[in-house]
Amino acid sequence: MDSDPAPRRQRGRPPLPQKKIIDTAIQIIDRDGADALSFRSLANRLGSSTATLYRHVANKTELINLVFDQILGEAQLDRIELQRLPWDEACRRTTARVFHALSGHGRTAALLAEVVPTGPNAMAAREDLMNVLTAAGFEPLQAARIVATLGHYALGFAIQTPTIAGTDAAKVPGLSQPDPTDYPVTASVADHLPLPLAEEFAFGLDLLIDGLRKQCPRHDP
Amino acid sequence: MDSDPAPRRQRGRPPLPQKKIIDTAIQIIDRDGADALSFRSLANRLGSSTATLYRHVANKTELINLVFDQILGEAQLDRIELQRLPWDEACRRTTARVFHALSGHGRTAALLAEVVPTGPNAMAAREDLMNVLTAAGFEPLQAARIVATLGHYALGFAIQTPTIAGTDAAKVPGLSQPDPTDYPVTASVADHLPLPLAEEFAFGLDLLIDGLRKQCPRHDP
DNA sequence: ACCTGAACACCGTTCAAGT
DNA sequence: ACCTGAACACCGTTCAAGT
Repeated sequence: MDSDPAPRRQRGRPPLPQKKIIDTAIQIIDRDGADALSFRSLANRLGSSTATLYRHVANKTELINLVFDQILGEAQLDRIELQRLPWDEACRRTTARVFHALSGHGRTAALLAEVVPTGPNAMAAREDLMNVLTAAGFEPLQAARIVATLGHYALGFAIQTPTIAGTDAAKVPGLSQPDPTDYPVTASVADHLPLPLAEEFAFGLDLLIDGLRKQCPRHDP
Repeated sequence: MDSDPAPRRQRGRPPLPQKKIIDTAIQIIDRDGADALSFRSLANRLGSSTATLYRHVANKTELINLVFDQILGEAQLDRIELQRLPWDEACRRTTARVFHALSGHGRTAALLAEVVPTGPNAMAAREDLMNVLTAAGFEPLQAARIVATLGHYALGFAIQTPTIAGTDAAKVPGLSQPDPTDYPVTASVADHLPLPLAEEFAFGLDLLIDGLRKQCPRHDP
């Protein structure tokens, strides 16, 4: 009867699509941290081997770029919604979403210093924001500068996100208990140090956006 | 005659002071890049062994912290000169010096994401800047926030400094030759991309400082 | 044609064994 | 008491050998 119960061979693409590789990579990062992501751990979780992975991903740099662009995709604001916002709010929200998306996924950002994002989601995000800015009167080159600076700002802060957000204050004795003789001013606010990175990020971002408003050609002083 | 020409045994400290370890580490970084710094390469260049290094440095994190603080020391402005400057110039120059010192030493910054600087030079720099800010009328906690944000700003950008500064434009084809159909605005300025990171850094820093001026209690609108 | 165990040249870190 | 070769448990990456 059941002479051929075996599933028919999938003759299409190999059963290891890039999307699944990337999703699994992000799972590993979310569960065990960015440092736990290796070709071995990834192959293991996929039930494959490292050598096979190299048939689908050129090397670790490409893997990280793919992961990064996927996370950027999650962070994306809807394009139409974006264009409805005032340009300064569009910049502020986009930058904040990128930072929080990266911070949210363990220390993914730590993997991609030195990478210039060129994945489809990165390209789209840049183009969208530049559209908003040129529509607001900025020159294209100035718009590019603004977008690049905000991107480096978000990524730079995300890279510095500590692994375990809650327990860091206790782990930095030199900063939490500075010698009041040597460092009186620091000591006077030591109870509050280190300040939450997300708070510093927002503080600096508001300063940046505020400064940009004055540079807008249609700025009314 | 020369019955005892051998140099007298140095009975003092072992001939491997921490300063020499740090200096050699920085030499390796400057010559071969931050990725070339390992306990093996360091031991090799010192004519020692990895196990011996561990008797002088607890682990790689501590090594990086020591290297970082040394570089920070090179970047330090003279304290007296600092106090003579207007507070906004003091902030701007200090931040810029930290960024350029880190960028100048290969990709040292890449090694120290997630590190909260607590070395003596880091502590001194924080204290000095906070003094300048409180003297200018800022509340101590606000001063701490400003210093922390500027520190993360400098470090975040330094981390993203590309390895070989000059040759990167050619290496990012996705950005230098974006599809004009998909990304028309990006394409219109593609000749200028990617913008030099140092330029973006200065652009953003000016925005930050400018924004801070409005927050100064003694600000005249 | 596709897959993979095993290898290569590296890491950070530790420890038994040397002097 | 101080030093160190060798080891351990990892990396990214490649390749000969399997089916």
